[in-house]
Amino acid sequence: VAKRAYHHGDLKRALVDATLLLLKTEAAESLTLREVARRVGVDHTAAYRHFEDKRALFADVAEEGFRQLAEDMRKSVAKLQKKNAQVRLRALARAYVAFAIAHPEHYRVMMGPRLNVEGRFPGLESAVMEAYALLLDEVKRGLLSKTLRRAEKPQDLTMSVWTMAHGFSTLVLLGRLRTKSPAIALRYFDTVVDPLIEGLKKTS
Amino acid sequence: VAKRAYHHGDLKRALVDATLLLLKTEAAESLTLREVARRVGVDHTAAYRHFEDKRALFADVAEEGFRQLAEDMRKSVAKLQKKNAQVRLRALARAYVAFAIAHPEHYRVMMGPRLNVEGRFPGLESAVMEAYALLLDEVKRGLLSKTLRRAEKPQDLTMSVWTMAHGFSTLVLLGRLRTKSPAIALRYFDTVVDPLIEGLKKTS
DNA sequence: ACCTGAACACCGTTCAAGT
DNA sequence: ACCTGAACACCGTTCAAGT
Repeated sequence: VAKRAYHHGDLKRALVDATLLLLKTEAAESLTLREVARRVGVDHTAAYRHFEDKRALFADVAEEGFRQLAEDMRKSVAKLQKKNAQVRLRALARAYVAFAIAHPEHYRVMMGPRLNVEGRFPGLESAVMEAYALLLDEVKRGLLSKTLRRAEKPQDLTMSVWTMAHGFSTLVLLGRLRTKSPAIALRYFDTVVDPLIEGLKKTS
Repeated sequence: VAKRAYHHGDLKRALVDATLLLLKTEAAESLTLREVARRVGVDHTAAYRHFEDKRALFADVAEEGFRQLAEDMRKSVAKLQKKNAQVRLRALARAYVAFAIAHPEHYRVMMGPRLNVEGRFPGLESAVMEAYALLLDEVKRGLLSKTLRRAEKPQDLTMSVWTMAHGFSTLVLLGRLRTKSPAIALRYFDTVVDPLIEGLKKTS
């Protein structure tokens, strides 16, 4: 029943789903195209009917990750409408880190090297921008309401926050943190971003 | 002549050097043990006499990278003895980013996943700590001289700076920056760290 | 249109054998 | 002690062939 579906145009979807499932228990680096196909119950060469190569499959998986990430970030500030920009930016960054910690191998695929070259995967790029834009909009609002320090471009402050969230996430995934567990690391993130949040305030 | 040396105990060194050389032109992910051995002119299985596995070779390469990084960082503040902690921390962070941009594939190996598990490579750990300690010492000095804002632990502020430098480096390597070249990205780093440096200042 | 099978050119790792 | 050769169990990718 399910098998026949793959013959009706769902194989692409099935391959992406199988990859997402495998990433819950397997390291991104050791995940093979052949194993994904095996899991779906199809010859591994069938994947080439739907993806140009292994990287194209991973790009789709990464894109899905950024869409989920953006969704998580959106939810994190939904109840903070009345709060100021610093509070909201902190919440967005925390949601970012929380996603990376909750889905470490998926995050690794999202940050996989050379997924971004030559603008090969525009869908992925737009998904990245969707998440990035949430930070950017918040910065813009903060600049307009004069709660954030002046900046030449809103992108500058946005990059500071994004860099911090991304940097912290990867350090946790690399095990380069003396916390007892990734869950505890998330709480520690509040301490680590604190000086940045402070520095985003209007000075004068 | 050179070949005979490998039979006299230098093969380990030769394999590390060949890897470093290859990383100047080749992507870290596609670098194979067999290719390194080929370059040295030795059967690839000979490497197992000196390294438990491929990861152990990469760990040595990564260790060497962190030692170089620490050296670069040290040099960057050597002429800034009289400057305050913010200036010196900014210089250290900039040296960090400069290293990553100058040696992108080497940096990728240094940040390779699972090099750190179970404290398998203590030499690598100590090299990482050597670089980390440069930031930590600077923070400690800044706290003593009351030029930095109070913190529960000096490690907290250190992590903020390290996270920013590491995060920015990886974003550049991933191509997730709209700069025209990596070299330009280094200049942009000053803008991105700025709010953090500001937030490190003593508030009251 | 979509999938299979065989084949190609690779990998990392192991192990008996050579010097 | 140190290195080689053959072998094992895999990869990603291609292409002719099947339905």
